Amino acid sequence: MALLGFERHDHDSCVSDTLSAAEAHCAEAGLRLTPVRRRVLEILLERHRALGAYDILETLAAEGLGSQPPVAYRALDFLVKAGFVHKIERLNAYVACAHPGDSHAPAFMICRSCDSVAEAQASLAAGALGDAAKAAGFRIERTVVEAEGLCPGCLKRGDAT
Amino acid sequence: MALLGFERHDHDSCVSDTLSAAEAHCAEAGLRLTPVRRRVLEILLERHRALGAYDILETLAAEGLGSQPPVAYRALDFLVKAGFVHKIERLNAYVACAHPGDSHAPAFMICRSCDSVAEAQASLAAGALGDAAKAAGFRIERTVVEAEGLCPGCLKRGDAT
DNA sequence: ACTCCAATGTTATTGTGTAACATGGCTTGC
DNA sequence: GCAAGCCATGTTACACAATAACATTGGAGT
Repeated sequence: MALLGFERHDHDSCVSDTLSAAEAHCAEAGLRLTPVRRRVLEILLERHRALGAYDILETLAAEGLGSQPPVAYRALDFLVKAGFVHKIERLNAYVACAHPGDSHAPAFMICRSCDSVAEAQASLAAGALGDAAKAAGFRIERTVVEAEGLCPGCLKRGDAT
Repeated sequence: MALLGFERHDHDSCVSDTLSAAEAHCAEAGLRLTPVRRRVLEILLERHRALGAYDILETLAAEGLGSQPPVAYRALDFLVKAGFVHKIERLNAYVACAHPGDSHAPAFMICRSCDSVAEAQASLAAGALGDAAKAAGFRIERTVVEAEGLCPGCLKRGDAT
């Protein structure tokens, strides 16, 4: 039983549901969810946390699905472009999208103590930064919003207060 | 919402003023703005753009101020902690703070065509993400807010539209 | 059967960042 | 003065992150 956001949930079904949804979406959009790509997404869903490309590669290698960095990076590129996975810039790590299908301006809360990551929606461009961009004549195409701090669990335990 | 990044300004005085202010602040706070640290800040101010640690190191090395990565990284760590420099996570690069002294929740606009970076203020924690964090019981300590897109100059020239 | 193209396999390299330990120099208390 | 301790720096070596470039495979369409 792992954490979504910072709460418990039915993890088995969350994994299989998301995989099914991804398959359906790919079929519809003419994208190819190949074995490696599918397995990378599954790994991220199973572990349910931000993983480095080399962590993922380790698992792939153990399963005979590829042992060199480009294998992992190419699968991740595909999944990120398709919107199934997000990159956490602050951690140089990747995490399965928690709101697949939703329109996307993801924001993340990253616990500096246990490294758990929760995804929220933040339509940044609509707020103060959007105004600043408009004033400056800057055209926003993508946003990175990541908050670092302490998750409820670590706060409660008094970790790294 | 002051912007430095995409507009002309008196660069010489911006460099020397900021350096003086940094010196004053360090003296007051009991921090040591050593030659390497001071020079790194000066390099960032002079070039007035986001620089990788190894770019900075190259300049330092040419001046006999240190040739190994830890020299640059330690100086950058100091400057970031002191608030004189920000790291742009999306670029793995560092940029001198454009609003030294102000209370700090910096936000950045990054041009994907010319790599220029403008700094704005965005009190993120006060907005939608702050609400989400409060609801989740997450304590925000630091925020990374970076918008990627096209700056006015590149838009006007039609670069990479 | 052939061609094309997308995906994968593989080698090698570049870029980013840190661990760990040695040295030097200042300051603070004695 | 001088010893102790601390902070900054010097240096080696390495770990982690990402990509370039090229070879190979395998299916889709003709």
